[in-house]
Amino acid sequence: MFKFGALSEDMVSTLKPQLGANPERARSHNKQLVLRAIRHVGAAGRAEIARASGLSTQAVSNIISDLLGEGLLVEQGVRSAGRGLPVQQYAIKPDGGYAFGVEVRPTAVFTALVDLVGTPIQTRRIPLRNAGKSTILDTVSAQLDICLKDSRVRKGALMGAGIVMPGPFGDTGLTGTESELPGWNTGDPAEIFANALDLPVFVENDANAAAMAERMNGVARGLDDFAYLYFGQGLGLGLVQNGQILQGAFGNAGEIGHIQVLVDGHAVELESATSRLSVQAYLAVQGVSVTDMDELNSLYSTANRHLLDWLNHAAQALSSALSIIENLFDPQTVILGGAMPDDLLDHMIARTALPARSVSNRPDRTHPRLMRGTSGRMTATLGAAALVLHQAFTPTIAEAR
Amino acid sequence: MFKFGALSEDMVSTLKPQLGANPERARSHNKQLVLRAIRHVGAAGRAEIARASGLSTQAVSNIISDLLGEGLLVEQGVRSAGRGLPVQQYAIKPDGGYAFGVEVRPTAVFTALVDLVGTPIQTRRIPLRNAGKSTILDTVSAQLDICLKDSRVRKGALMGAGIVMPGPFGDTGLTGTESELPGWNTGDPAEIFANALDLPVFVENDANAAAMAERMNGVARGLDDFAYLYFGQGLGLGLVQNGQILQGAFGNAGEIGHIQVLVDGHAVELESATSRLSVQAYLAVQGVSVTDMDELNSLYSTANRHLLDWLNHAAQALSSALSIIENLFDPQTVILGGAMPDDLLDHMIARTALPARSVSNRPDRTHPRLMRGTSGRMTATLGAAALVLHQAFTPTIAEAR
DNA sequence: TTGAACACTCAAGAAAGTTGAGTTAACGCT
DNA sequence: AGCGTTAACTCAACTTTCTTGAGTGTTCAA
Repeated sequence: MFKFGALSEDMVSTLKPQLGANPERARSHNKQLVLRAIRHVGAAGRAEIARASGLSTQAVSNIISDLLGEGLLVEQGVRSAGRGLPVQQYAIKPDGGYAFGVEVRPTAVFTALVDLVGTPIQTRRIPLRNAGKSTILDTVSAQLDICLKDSRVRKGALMGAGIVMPGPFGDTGLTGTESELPGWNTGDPAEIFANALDLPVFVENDANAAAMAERMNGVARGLDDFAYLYFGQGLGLGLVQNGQILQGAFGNAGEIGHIQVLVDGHAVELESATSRLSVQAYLAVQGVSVTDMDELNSLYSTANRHLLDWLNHAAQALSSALSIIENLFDPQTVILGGAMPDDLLDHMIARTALPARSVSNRPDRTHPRLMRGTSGRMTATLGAAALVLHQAFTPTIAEAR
Repeated sequence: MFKFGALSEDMVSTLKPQLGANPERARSHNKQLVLRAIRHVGAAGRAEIARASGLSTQAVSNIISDLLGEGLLVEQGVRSAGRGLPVQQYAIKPDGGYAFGVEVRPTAVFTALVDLVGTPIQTRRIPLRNAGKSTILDTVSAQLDICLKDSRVRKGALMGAGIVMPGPFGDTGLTGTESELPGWNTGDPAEIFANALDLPVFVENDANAAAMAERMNGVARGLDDFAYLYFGQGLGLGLVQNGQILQGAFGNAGEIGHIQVLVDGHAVELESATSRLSVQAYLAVQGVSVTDMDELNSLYSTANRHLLDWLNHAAQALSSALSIIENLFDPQTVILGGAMPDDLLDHMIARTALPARSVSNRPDRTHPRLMRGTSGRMTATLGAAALVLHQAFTPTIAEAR
C-alpha cells in the first residue's frame, strides 16, 4: 500500500482550538446574541432582534421563551411602534444571575458582587496580613462564601468570578516592579482560582478590567474599539478591539507605563511622569506629603502650585502617549480613569494637547478624543465582575477558549 | 393597555451586526474550520480534524465529502499512525480556487493571481498614466480580465480580490502625505472595487496585507499574534491579534510612522529615521543618490560608510519603536519586511538593541523578538491576495460583516 | 370602513449534527 | 503465526434547532 510521510502526526493540536457549530452550540450562541441585543437597547421585541441577528422571528421567539424559563429575561410591557401589532418587549432580569469581582493588591483584597445588569449588590475591602499566594486564595474563598450568605444569593446563580491582578504575567523584562505579587509566576492563575472557587474564572490586569467596566455600564457603553488609560499604582492601558479585550500573545498587552515619552524635551518613562506614585514622589520632593485620593483632591481644591505643576507635566506626557495610542490603535476614544480624583482627571484632560498629526484627528468623530471614565477605588473591582458579564453577553461560537 | 416608553425604537440596529447560527451558516462555518485545520498541517485525516474542532467524526466526514465535491480538497494518500486503521488524508486542492491581489500606488498598479495554497500564478506591474480614481478602476478591471484570460482561470473560481491602498483612510490629521491617492476619501473603497470587479473585495493598507502574506505562507505561519513593520514609502505597522488583522475603529490602526522616537537623544518622527524615503534623503545629503533597491543593495555590499551610518540611526529608532510595539501588543514576534533589501534588513535586525524593559523579554519565548519577513516589490501585492485566502480559511459565524 | 403593515404564533418540514453499532486495517503480545 | 486491542471510518436511526408559510390580532391611514 502507498504510504505517505507522517506529515501531520498530531500537528492539528497546535492549532488554536476553535469550536465547530452543532445544534447545541448554535443555540447557546444564539441565546447570547439575543441577550446582547436586549442589553444593548434596554428592552426589545422579537422582531427587532430577529432583524439584528439574521434569525427568523420564530427562532428568536423560541429562544426568548427559553430565556424566560431560565429567569434571564422579564417581560417589559408593550410598545406600539407605528402600524401593526404592538411590540411585546423583554429586558434583562437583574436577578437572573450574578458576578463576583475580585481585585487583589499586595495589601488588600477588594470584592464586589454585581447583578446581571451590573448593579453592585455588595462591595468590600479586606486587608491582607501578607501577600502570600495561599493567604490570598483563602481570603478570596472565604469572602465569596460570606458575600453569598450576606446577600442571600445562591451559588448556582453565580455565573463566574473575575479576578484583577497586577501584571505583567509571567517572567518578563518588567518583572521586579514593586506592585507585584510573589508566587504567581508558576501555573495559570485563572485555573488556580477556578479550582479554589469552583467557578468559571477570568483573570485580567486592572486596566483591562476597568475598560470592561466602562463598556458594560460606563461612558464606553456601546463602544467596540477604545482604549482606557488606568491610573493605578502606575499607569496601565486597557485595550478593547472589536468588543474584545486585546490581551496579546502572553496576556501582557497594554503595558504602557514603561515606554519613553517627552516632557519638556526630555525623554522619561511615561509612568514616572503620570501615575499615583509619580504625583506622590513629585510632591514629596516639594515637601508635600499625600497618602490618599482625598488629600490629593483637597490639595487640588486649594490650587496647590506644586500639584498644578505636576499636572502640567503629566498632561505633556499624556499628550505623547495619546499620539502613540491613537496612531497605533485608531480607537473611537481614549478614556482616562482609575485611582485619581475626578477633578484632577478633568484638569488633565482639559490640559492635554490633542496631537494634530494623528489618525484620530478627523472631522467625522462621534466621541471626544479624550474622556473621563469612572474613577475611584472600586473601578477595577467592578471591572473584574464586568469580565464575567461580558462573557455572558458574548456569542461563543468561533471563540478561542 | 399599558404602554411602555419608546425606549428602543430601532436602536438594535446600532449594534454591530453579528450573525445568529442556523444550520446553513453552521455548515459554512464548519467547512471553513475544516479547511483551516487541513491548511494548518498540510494534510490531515477526519479523526484529527474532529478532535480539533469538537465535531463528531461523522460530521467531519460529511463536510469533507462536500468539499471534495466542490473541488477544494484532494485525497492525499494514507498515513499509518500506530495502531488502528490508517488515516486517509486530505489536502487543499491548489486549483480549488484563486485570489486576485492588487496593490495601488500613485505611479503604478501591481497585480497578482495566486492559487488556493498561495502560489503565485502571475504577477504584473502596470504603470499608471495618472492616479485618478477612474483610471485606477479601469486599469484594475482590465488587468483582472487579462489576467484571467492568460491564466485560463474561470472567473467563477475567483474567490475575491484584495486591494492594497496607501492609508490612512478618510480625512485624518495625517492627510496630506505625499503617498496618498486623490479622490478616495468619499465612499467606501471596498464597495467601489466590489462593484467594479463584481467580486468580494477586501481593502487594507500595505503593512496589514504584508502581515497576512507572512501569516499565510511566510515566517508567520501558524502565528496568531504578531506585528509586521513594513518598509514602504514610509513605515507602516501591520498588527495581527488572535489571527485577525487589527483595523481600529476607522481602519487606520498601525500608523506608526509619525510617532516620536529617540535617536541620539533627540526626538524625531519614526519614519523620518527609518524608511525608504529616509535613507534616500540621508544619502542625498551626503551626495549619494539611490533610486531603487538594487542600488541600495550594491551600496551596502561595498560597505558604504554613509549607508552604514544611516543604518545605525535607523536601528536606534527601531529599538524605540520595538519597545512601544512589544509593550503595547505583547506579540509573539515582530517581523521586518517590505521594500528594503534582505541584507539591509538583516543588518538592522542585528544592530537593533532589544529593550530589556519589555514584556517581550521573557525566557519562555518560542520565536526571536525580531525576524525578517519576505521583502521585495511584490510583498504587499501577494499580501492583498492573502487577504482573500485568509477569509476563505476563517470561520464566519460571529464575524461582523 | 377597509385594507395595508406589522408582530407574533402554530404546525409542518428541512438541514445539520450526534449516537451507536458495525467494518476494516495495523500493531503488539503470546 | 495467531489473536486480541486499538483506532479510523461508515451506515442508519435519531435529535436538535432553524425555517417556512399560513393564520391571528392590532394599529394606522386612506
